[in-house]
Amino acid sequence: MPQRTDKSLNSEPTIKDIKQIYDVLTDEEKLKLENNHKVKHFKKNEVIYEEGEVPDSLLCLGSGKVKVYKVGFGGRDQIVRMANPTSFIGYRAFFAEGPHVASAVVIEPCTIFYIPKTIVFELLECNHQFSLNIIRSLAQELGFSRYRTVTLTQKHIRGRLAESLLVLKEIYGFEDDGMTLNVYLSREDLANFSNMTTSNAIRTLSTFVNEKVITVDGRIIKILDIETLERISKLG
Amino acid sequence: MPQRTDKSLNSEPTIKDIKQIYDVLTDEEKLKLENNHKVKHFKKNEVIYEEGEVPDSLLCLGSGKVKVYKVGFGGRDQIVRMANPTSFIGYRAFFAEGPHVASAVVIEPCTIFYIPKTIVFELLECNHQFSLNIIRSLAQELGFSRYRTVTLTQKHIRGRLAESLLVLKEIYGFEDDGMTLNVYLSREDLANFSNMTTSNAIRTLSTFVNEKVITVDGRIIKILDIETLERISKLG
DNA sequence: GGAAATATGTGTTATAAAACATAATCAGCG
DNA sequence: CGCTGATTATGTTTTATAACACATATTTCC
Repeated sequence: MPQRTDKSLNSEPTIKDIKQIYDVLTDEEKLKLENNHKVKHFKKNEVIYEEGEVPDSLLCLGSGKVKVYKVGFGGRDQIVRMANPTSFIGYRAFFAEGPHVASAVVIEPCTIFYIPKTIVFELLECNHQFSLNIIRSLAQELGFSRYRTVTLTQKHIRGRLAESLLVLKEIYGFEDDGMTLNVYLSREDLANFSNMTTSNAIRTLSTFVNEKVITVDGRIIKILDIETLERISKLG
Repeated sequence: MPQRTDKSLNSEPTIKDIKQIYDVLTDEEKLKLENNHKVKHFKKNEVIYEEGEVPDSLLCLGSGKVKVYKVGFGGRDQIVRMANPTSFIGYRAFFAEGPHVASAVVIEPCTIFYIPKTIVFELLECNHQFSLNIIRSLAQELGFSRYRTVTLTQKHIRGRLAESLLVLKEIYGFEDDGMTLNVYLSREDLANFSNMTTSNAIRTLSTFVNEKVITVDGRIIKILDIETLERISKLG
């Protein structure tokens, strides 16, 4: 496997890198935040939180990659979100003030900032811009979730997998070569993200390779022909 | 068809009935809201907004029933939300500050309050509790949306339809008899809410009738055996 | 370094649900 | 009032995809 170049890993992130919160704070609020948060590191496959747990902190992903999934009925999991730095993690449950309804597991080593509930609500109370950022975040994610509900229920396997690859490209982007997806998922994760069995993810990936739309080398996926991939995604 | 008793229709609602906003305002803010909103009435099947439109007001459903749906790929629509009084309508796009990604159509005659964007943002800025209500609303709806993504993709037809009936019961409740669903949908809407073809909605509804779980008289659905319905919903 | 576990790959079969076809019933309306 | 279009209903065929089975890599870790 080649070197996984990820700028966010080159230097250790700090709470100041969480722009959507740090940048809107006053100097006084910044100080409060800096003095009142914890930093935790997670290794690959570690569990960040599990379905049912009640969050008492707001989590921000400083670096690394995280999958958020719900355990399904037929044993198959559904990945409902792939998180990238710098974004909030598990914040839906935090702000709904209820338990997590999904679990979060590390895909690539993570640095996560924990901001205690009391601090978050103090900041929300005095900083109106922070509230607006949270509102916008949730509204956008709800839009995405509804979009996915429709595509995952209505598109055919090829369309679903093509769309997932494009979504991953949107979230994590390409390597420096401009074609290698900057995320390395197992076939099973890819299947769970696309609402299909692992077998069908493998099979469909192979047909995409035969059609010269992508290349696959282990978990390294290169998108050769993004227009065709978009067409496959659109047509179903 | 029997009388559709709906308390919210008995007396004309006012902006004061939108508790999640009115009740958290100061007297001064209340006055501002009362002087700066419009009231519109919609008849059955009227379009409230369509996919692509950019909202310039926050809409609150004072009375009536609304379906929110996305146009799918194979021509089939997916109903992503059934709205009841008193809740916000189309507020996801409003707060994401982008276009609507779904359309809203009247199921039962509606009274809708329009609060202009400037007023909403003025209230958000000075009233922290209002922000929190919006945040909580969006967070809860995102939770529901993700839950539905999993159930609509993984449950079998029977499970999906059973769940939809239970969800409708949660949203609109029963008539006074404690068993008649207080919402009257076409088989097509029921199908579009449950991610299945109209034929299959009709067929499955019939099997539920045969199994004495429900009765059906036109669009009037009575739930006879809610425990069995819940079991069907859970098992797939 | 080798055994065990895990992940990937491929062919075959079974099946849930869509697609199609065709009535029957109901609602609106000139 | 009877025509027209929408809605509801039901049987048959087709198909996409899950389920199963099994082979082969690849990683893990003792």
